[in-house]
Order: sequence, then C-alpha cells, then structure tokens
Amino acid sequence: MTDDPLSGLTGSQRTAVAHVDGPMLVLAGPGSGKTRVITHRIARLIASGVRPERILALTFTNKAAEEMRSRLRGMDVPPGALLCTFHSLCVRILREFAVRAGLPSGFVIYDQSDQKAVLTDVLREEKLDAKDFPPARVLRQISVLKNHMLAAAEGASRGLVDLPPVLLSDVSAAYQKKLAAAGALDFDDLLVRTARLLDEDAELRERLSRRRLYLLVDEYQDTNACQYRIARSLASGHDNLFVTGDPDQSIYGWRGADIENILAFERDFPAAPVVRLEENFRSSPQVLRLADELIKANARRKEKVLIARKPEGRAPRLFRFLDERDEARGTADWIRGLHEGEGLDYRRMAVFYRTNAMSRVIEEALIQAAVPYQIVKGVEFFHRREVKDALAYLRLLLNPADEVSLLRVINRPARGIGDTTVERLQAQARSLCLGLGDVLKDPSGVPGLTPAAGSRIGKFVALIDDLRTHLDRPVAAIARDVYIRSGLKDAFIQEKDPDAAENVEELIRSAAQYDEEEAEAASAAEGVELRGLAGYLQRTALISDIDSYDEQAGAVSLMTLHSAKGLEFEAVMIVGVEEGIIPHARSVEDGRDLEEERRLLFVGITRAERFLALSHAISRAIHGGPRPAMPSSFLRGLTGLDVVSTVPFAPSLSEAPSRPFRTPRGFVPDWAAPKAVAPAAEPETMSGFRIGQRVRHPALGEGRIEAFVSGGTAGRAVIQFDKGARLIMGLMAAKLEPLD
DNA sequence: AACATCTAGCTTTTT
DNA sequence: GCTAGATGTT
Repeated sequence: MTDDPLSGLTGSQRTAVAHVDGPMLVLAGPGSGKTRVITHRIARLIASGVRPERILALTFTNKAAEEMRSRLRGMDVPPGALLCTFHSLCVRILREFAVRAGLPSGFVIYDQSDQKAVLTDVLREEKLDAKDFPPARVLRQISVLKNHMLAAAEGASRGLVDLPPVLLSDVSAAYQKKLAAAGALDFDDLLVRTARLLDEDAELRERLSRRRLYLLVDEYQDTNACQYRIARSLASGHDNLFVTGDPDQSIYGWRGADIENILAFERDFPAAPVVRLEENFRSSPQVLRLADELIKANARRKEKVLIARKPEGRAPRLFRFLDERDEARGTADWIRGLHEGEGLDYRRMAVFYRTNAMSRVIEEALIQAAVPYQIVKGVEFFHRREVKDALAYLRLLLNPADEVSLLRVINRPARGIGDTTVERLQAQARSLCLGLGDVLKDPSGVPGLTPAAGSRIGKFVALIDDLRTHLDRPVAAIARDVYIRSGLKDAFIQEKDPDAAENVEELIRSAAQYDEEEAEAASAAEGVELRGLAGYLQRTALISDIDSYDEQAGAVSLMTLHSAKGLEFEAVMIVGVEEGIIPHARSVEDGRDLEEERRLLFVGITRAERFLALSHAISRAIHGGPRPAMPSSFLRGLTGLDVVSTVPFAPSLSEAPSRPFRTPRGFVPDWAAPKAVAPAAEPETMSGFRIGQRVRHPALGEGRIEAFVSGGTAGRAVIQFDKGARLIMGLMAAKLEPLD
C-alpha cells in the first residue's frame, strides 16, 4: 500500500477514517466524500494490522459494493474484505446454514412476477375475487408486514396495512406454504429468514459476529427492521458498527426503511461518536442553496449545513412547458445546448423522472435530436416475457419442485397443453396431495384427460428429463439447448418476432460471460458460492436497476429519482416537478410521508455538479389522455430559480398549490388541448361512434366528433366541444355518451 | 379445447 | 400505452 489513508482528507473525514473500535455514526451530506471515508477506513484498518477477512461492508446495491471494491483495488489494499449487499449477504448465510434455517440448500429466489403468480394461485384456491383483492396490493401488504417483522394484526393496528388482518394472515400463510413447497424464497424472505435465524440461534450469531469483527453499513437511513436486526446481530459482542448515512436522503420508507434507525443510533449506542460531513465537494453553491432551501421544509431531520467547496456556477433553471412532449423536446434541446455550447460530455449528463413510464417520451425526443442515451433499468431485460420464459426452463431443470416455472413453460411455446388440461392436472395434484410435477410424470389417472393430451404431456416430460441430463455443462450450453429444443426458437421465427429471438440470444451471451468469469474465478472460490447453473440463476435474481449503469457509455443517462441516489453528473434535468408526480398522487392518498417525497427531490437536485434544471408542464398525458398539471407545491417559496417559460398562460409559481391538488376525473381544460389534429385518412367510424356524431362528455358537455385517430390499442376521437375545447380523447376512457 | 383477438383497467418508487 | 383477463373463432 503506497498512500497513507489519512492524507488529503478534511478534519472530520479524518476523524471518521481514523476510528477503530466501537460504534460510530457518520452523518454524511450529499457529495461529502462518504464513499471515500468508507474505503479509506477499510484501508486504514487493514494497514494497522486487521486481517481483511475480518471486515464486512454492507451496501444496498451491487453497484455501490463494486464501486468500493474497485476503489480499494486502486489503493492496492489487499483483498479479502467482504463488500456486498444486504440481500447477497443473506443468501450466503442462508445457503451456508441452510439446515439450521430449515431451508433446502438449493432454494431459488422468486421475483415480483413469480410472487404474483403464486399469489394469484392462492387467491383462486381461497375463492377470493382478484377484483376485490388485487394481487399487487395483497403482495404489497404481505411485504410491508415482513419488512416490519410484524404479524397481520399488529400491522393493522399500526395502520401499516388495511386489508382485514385475518384474511391477510390466512392468505399470507397459504402463500408461504406454496413458496416452501417450491423451495423458494422471495426477496423479503431473504432478509426475514436471516434476521430470524440470527435472533434465534445464539451460537451462530456469535460465530458470525466473530468472523467479521468490523462491520460497516452504508446508507444506514435506508435500513428496515430486518436489516437493522441483522446489523445488530452481526455486531453483537464487539459493537464495531460503523454506519454512514443521511436522514435527508432516506427515500425507501415505502419499502419498510425506518428513518428512526439512523435518527436513534445515538440512543442505541450512547457511547457512539457522531461525525458530520458537511463540506460538499460536488455541487455549485447555487445548486446547494436550492437543495438546502427545499429540505429545510422538512421537520424530521438532523439539522445539517451544506458548505459549498465548489466555485460559483449558474442559477438552476425552472422550465415550464405545454405538455410532456414539449418538455421532452426542451430537455433534448437543453442537453444538446450544453454539449455543443459548453462542451459537456453526454456521459456526464442525466435526466431524472419520478416514474419509469415517463421515460418513453424523453427517449423519443432524444432519438429525434440524435442525442445518445442509456436508460438505466437493468432488471427490465430479465423481466421480458421471452427472457423469463427461457429462465423458467432453466429454473425448472434445476428445481423440479418449482411450479411457477413449470406452469410458465408447460405450454410455451404452444404445445397443445391448454388451460383446461392444466387445471385438471392441478386438481389431481391437489386431491392426491402431490406436486404438479409428480402428476405430470404419470398422468394416466387424471379424470377427463384425453389420450391426445396425455401423449403431449409425455412428450413434454421427456423433453424436460432429457434437458436435465447434463446440468454440469457450461450454463451457455444448457441455455442454448433449451432455446432450440424447447421450440422457443422456432416459435419466434414463426411468429416473426426477431426481438424476442435477439433477447434470448442476449441471455445466452450473458450466460457465456458468466461461464467465463466463473472459469477465471475458479481458483479464488469460496466454499459457499454457488456455481454453474445455480450460480447464474442466483445472480440474475439479485441484479438491480442501477447495476446496469455504465459511466463509460458516452450517453446521457435516463433513470428514476430513486436510481439516481449515490450518483453525480455535471448536468441534471429533473422532469415532471408537478403536483401528483413529485409528490406522487399515490403517496399523498396513502397518507404517507410527504417529507419522503421532498427528500426524493432533494436527492435528485444534489446529484448535480454545475448545471441543474427542473421542469413542469401544464398538461400531461396520464393513462393515455391529457390532464391538467400544476407545478409541484415543493416549488413554492424556492428562490434563485431562473424561470424559463414557453407557455404564456401557465399558472405562476406562487399559484402552485400549497396542498395536494387533485385533477377532477375526466376534466380537461381547453389549454390542455393538443395542438395537432388527426390526419384526414382515418376511419369513418370507431367503436360505434361516427364522424359528425354529437356526443356528451360528463365534464365537458356536448360536442361533435370531427375525426378518429387510430394507433395504439384504443381508438381515440378528435372532438370539438361547444364550450370551445377541442380534444383528442380515448373513446373508452372518456365515457362519451352518444346523442344521436 | 386451443388459439386469436379485443378490451378494460391501470401504473410510484426497488432489493 | 401496455398487459392480463375476457371474449370470440376455429
């Protein structure tokens, strides 16, 4: 090691880095060199004689862990310290001590869509109508309970869940039973089971806490009840718990993260010194002033000043646009302007938005403007239908008990085993208390099953058995075999779906890359690492959005505000700073923490080094149609914004609502009307309406249909209303009533 | 009984 | 603007 880990640090950074034994809390404002403090402290511990194997640093994303690893490498620190995410640590522990945890050692990890498949099945069996109990909502509540480690009744009395507790706990139990039968854990289970294991098994707790004598936890403000308990358990006995975080950047409350964990650290560890990192080496004073003004409105925080160490910059801008397309165009212009005028590299610029759905228009505008971009959304790929299908085959090969995967592939591509047949098989499995796989192997006794269906099932079982014979080969070889012999490849050719084919081939390439990495790492193998197919599947399950972010890509980055945490860019544009978006309408309705929404904007703003722009539009298409939009209430009272308006009649900033503003359903004022009108060569009639017909709209009154617009899946009409508005609106969504 | 087409309903954020 | 279920067709 060449560098002294203490050189080139500020006073408070130095205090943190030099800390050795006992607990410590580092309150690190944005851009204050937190990652640097963590890596330098690890380097220093090792330099002072601590064995690297005794150090464990926990992060929330693989990206953050990788970043720290590479910095340590750059400092020539000897390897051996474990830097990983909470989730992957849990997987390691649960695999190593599977027996004690009461788990099959080869357990699989179910993602959201797998969970939904299981739950839909449960709801059907319990005869609960999916209309009254939307699977997504039920899952959400099950997840909330797990993350708080509470039973349904307790959760309900604390107002965390609103489904009937008895029902919730029944459904939840049935859901867990199914997971167990499939040898599967969901994301939350990884944490819950580990926390519980460490709680209950004192011997193991002691063993593990002695194995890693120095524990560091990053983003401590985002820990939930499970993670908190895991951290406490792992630090038990030595209390060498070094946590870093910033209450102002806590944005995962909805995932069970409890800001109290960091706010109350000093109560948990009265002896713990607290270090504040308040010097900001990232952003211009203008950016910081804005961030500070914004976050001051929050009550639940630890007062912290942001001291700018960067030179003066430009005033942050506030753009106001007519609608989301104007906004996207304006965003592209702004980015090009900075690239061409200021010579900024595209890779140093980013666009943030609240919801993923908002990325599409921006993407289109950037294509139009010939600006290279990358959307940071890694999981997307692994969630594509065709990719999930291929993965389901692989999972089924490895784990015959995995019914979610079995049901997914049994008729994909179509092989004549339809819903009715599958239902009969499931009924048989239930009545004999067997797994679906067992019934499949011998379907002769299934009532109502036709011989033709029986033989198709036989062929399917033979296919799977055959594919299962050489699972010790390279993963890419197995995947390629599956792709071809399952018939997926031919199906894509027949359906003329080259995108699907390309995606599965990409999956095979990713498997090949995994094979290669594994071959390289063969010597450095640690006992608990899964290898081969199982290892590959585990990795694909734990991948996150931000993991796909490539700073070398030479392209503007597009991502959600949540994904933006921990990153920095020279120029940042935050779009859709509107009431209902930031803060999101959903979070307002839920009566949840408005302060968290404000922190989200704070996180976005503080990513910017020199150029920052926010924008809002006065009309935005949500669920298809345009809706009026008001500037976010968070903008009220902010000073120093350079307002650039392209709409003369927009509501002024002081008119921004001070309270949540809800758009009346179906109401569209005329200023929100699209400017362009449909081309003439469109159909004469649509969904029972015809051109020239008079119609009534619940909010806009009477009008006349002028033209139809096709495209997309739902038909839309151009309607001239008597009151003056002229709109393009979805025929179904608008609830139009024909008058003649 | 499987397959093709249509339509209603909905979408926060993610490990 | 999409996708999962519902509906219709072979």
